[in-house]
Amino acid sequence: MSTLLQPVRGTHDLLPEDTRRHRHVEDTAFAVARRYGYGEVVTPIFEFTEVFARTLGETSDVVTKEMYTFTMGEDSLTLRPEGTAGVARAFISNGLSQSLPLKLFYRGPMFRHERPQKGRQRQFHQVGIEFLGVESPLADVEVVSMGWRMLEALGLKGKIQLEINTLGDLDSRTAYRNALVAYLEPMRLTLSEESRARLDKNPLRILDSKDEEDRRIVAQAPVMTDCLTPAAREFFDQVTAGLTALGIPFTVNPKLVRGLDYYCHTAFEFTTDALGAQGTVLAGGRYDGLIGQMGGPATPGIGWAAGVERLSMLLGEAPPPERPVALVPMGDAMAALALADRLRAAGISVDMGFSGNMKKRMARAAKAGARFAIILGEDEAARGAVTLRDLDSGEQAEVAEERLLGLLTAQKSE
RNA sequence: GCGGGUGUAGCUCAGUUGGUUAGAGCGCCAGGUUGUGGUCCUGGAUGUCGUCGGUUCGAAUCCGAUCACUCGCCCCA
Repeated sequence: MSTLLQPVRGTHDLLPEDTRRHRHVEDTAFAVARRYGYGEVVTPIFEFTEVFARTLGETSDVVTKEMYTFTMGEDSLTLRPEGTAGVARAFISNGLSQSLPLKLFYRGPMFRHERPQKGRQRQFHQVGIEFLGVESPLADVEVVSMGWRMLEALGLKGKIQLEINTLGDLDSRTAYRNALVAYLEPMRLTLSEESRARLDKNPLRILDSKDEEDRRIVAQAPVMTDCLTPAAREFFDQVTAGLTALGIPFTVNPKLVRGLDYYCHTAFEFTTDALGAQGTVLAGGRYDGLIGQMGGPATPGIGWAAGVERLSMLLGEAPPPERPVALVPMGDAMAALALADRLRAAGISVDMGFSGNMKKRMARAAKAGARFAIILGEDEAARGAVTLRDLDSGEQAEVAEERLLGLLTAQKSE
């Protein structure tokens, strides 16, 4: 196939069969979010590069090698690699600190220049939420439990585990970072190459290294929970107690860290083992420092994002679309189109072919999944009637045209 | 960015030690039935064998490059 006719690497077309699952995931997520009082926000899919570079962390992988950045005139712009930075920017731009607390839901495409794999694309879609302005750990409980309820609503409860950890407050993090470096430094040469680099730049990330030797070393390392300030410990205890009170199963994973710099306190991940190397399906955490750091009023926040493609892959089948009624005109096709027009105006989904003999049209009706076929023949037309055929049972009967709409409407509401 | 695997019809795949017009199933189209679908029967169409180059009398088959997909690493949704 010519290069021109191929989609760009890591991008995919979503055909109707795909969008059915895709929309089901998005719509379910939003329906659940609405029950928690969220409104939808739509921010641009590109921002000034600074918006991402400053907030995600200059050393994060996303910023250093995964951004789609381009220049227009003087401006450096970047296709959004994730949603939180843009929402935070919109919060500041629109002066929304007047409306706190604020609950925002978003959905849409994200872009990361990574090597594609199963469950990883260069353009992918996320649904996500941000809850701004509440410092209480109860906000964390609500946000995490909402993620769980959403996965439950998608029927994925049995395929997913929740892991949770705390990154503590600033003091806890500094203390822990020092303790960790002090422990690892003497073993620097036994660490993997990547981890040696991380030791200087972002030692916390060594914790979730997949290198076997690293894992052995890390197994004995000090854990975050040892270094928590009393306040940070109390915060985390309330979060876990809250989840327990709501009956949400989770495991505390002290090795869980997040790749982006803006997280503090609660970090969590919903994972599955059904997607190969890409186990994370929904993840997030608290980011109290983010908005202040971007130049806005100091505002606490917590949120999560979920990968729509990954969730779609876990989904068995999306709910089937509404079954249409098929119109099969034998003679006057325009009269049939007019009838279709009246039925559609009444809210009935009508499929009508424009060519072919009766056999072809009936086959088309069956393929469209139609429940009924309305056959418009000359004989019936003369009597002001149509033939209504039940395509499931094969039974058919002549029906006066004025009774048709009533019958179909009654059927539909069954 | 690094390493492994794979590219043949719309889809899933066969194709022998290199040998004429490259196959199957499903799907699609047509007919059996010009007013009756889902079953059945009959017939039909469809390929730059991913692309470019090389070896050879001859390449889907061997070699090289390239592109894409895929699995893993890194990292993440």
